[in-house]
Amino acid sequence: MTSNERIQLVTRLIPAGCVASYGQIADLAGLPNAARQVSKALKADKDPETLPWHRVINAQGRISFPKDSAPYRLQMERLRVEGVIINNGKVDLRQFRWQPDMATLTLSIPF
DNA sequence: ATTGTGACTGGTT
DNA sequence: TAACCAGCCACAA
Repeated sequence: MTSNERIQLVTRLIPAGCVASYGQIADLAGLPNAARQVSKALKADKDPETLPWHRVINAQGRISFPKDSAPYRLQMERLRVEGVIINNGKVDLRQFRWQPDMATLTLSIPF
C-alpha cells in the first residue's frame, strides 16, 4: 500500500460534519511532516466521488484554495451542508476538528 | 539517482 | 493581522 493510498484511506474515515488538517491526515497516515503530500494524494485519487476531500482544510482552519476559485466555493458549500460553520472564511477547529478514537483507527487502518 | 513541485506548517518580522 | 520563509516529503518525470 502506497503512502498516497494510506492518505486517501484515512481521509475516507473523516465523518461528515467534521474536518481535519492536512498535517493531521499526514500524521494519522503515518507520514509526519508530509502535509503537502496530502494535497497531492487527494488530487490524485482514482475515485473522487467517494473521497471527502472537502473535509480537509489547513491548520489555520481555512480552505486552501484561492478564495475566489470554483473549488473554494464548492468546498465551502459542502461543509456548510454538513453543518460545519465557517466564520470569516475560517472554521473553528476546536469545535469541528475530527478526533478519531483508537478503536476507529485500529479497526480501519491496515498498517 | 536527481530535481521540481505544491489544496502545508510554524516561526519570525 | 499579514507577509515571508525555510523546512519537509512522496511522487512523477
